[in-house]
Amino acid sequence: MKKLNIVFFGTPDFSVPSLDLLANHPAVNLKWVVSMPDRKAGRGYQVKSPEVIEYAKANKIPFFQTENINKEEEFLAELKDIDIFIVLAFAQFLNDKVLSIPSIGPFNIHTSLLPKYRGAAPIQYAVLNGDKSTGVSIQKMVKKMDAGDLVHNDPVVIHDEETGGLLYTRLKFQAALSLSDLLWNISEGNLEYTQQDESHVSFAPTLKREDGELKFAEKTFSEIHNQVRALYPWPGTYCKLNGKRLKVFNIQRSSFKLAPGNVDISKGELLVGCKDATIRLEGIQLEGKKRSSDRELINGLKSDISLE
RNA sequence: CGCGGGAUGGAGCAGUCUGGUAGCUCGUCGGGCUCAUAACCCGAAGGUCGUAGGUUCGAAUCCUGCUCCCGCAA
Repeated sequence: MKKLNIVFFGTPDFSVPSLDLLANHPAVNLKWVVSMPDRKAGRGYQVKSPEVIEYAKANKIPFFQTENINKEEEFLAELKDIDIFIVLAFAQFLNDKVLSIPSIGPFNIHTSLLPKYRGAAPIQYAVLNGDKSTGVSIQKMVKKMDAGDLVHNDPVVIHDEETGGLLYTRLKFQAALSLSDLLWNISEGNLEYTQQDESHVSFAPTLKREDGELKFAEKTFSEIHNQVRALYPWPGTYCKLNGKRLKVFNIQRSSFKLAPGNVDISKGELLVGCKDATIRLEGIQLEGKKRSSDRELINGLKSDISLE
């Protein structure tokens, strides 16, 4: 069997299982790993490599880091006899010239069932909208973002209390499994292309920090609940307590009755009224403090508080 | 040398600016009451105030070094 010459484009931990699969696949000749440059990150600004680069170093795979792959003419000129690009969470656009390099094609692994949720945050949007299922799609990349022909689909169920973080982890592994299936199909010559139905397109734009702001008085319990679990652990949801940021990790429906926007801590629980119910903010973290339960926080608080 | 918060009995905090017998809300233990949506009432135990040194008649509190924890931002 002729081995497929592959270049992998990715960046964070999400890309690693798929990279691991490629690195160990008998039908694959992994030529390069391409990723973003090292970044200063964390407390004290320690320099940190993308997880994918950590993996490449540990496994002695050739790697290349750049801010913009489209401008790296020297490097691109070296990519001869490449059959396939695999792009997963790379965080850069590839232009036509780059996309035309691989002989079989550039393939992108996307974590929703396209054409639904094109864009950067499909996982969070699926949970945010209360969807019962989502999936992994693999598309042959075209210049237009996430609009290429589909070559593979794997549906995945979303559980009722599932957080964005857990779904992220599950899809991280599903992506690798789907990639494995794709590789088999390619090596057996069973690749089928399906056009996306443009009438069913929806978008999942990059999340901003403000998307995590909780507006209790304006939202229903299930809207708040979906927001909290979808954006956990990133970018997180928050409100303001006594003027300080209060991160909210976990909420419950309370049997107490409060008017929308009203707050009460006299029961030892941090309660706030939303549009159609009363919410207990059970798992929280005040700015500069450790994560704790609402009881622990309230034990150290005076009775006069404000929450918005 | 990116910015910032913190280390006080088992937990979460106040007290530090303006040095002078260590306090609050819980939990725990003992007793009482009985249903009041963390149930309520009475009582008790439990702290060398992160660590090393300095200033002082006297330091949780002022000064200096060290260790550890956490948030933001990317």
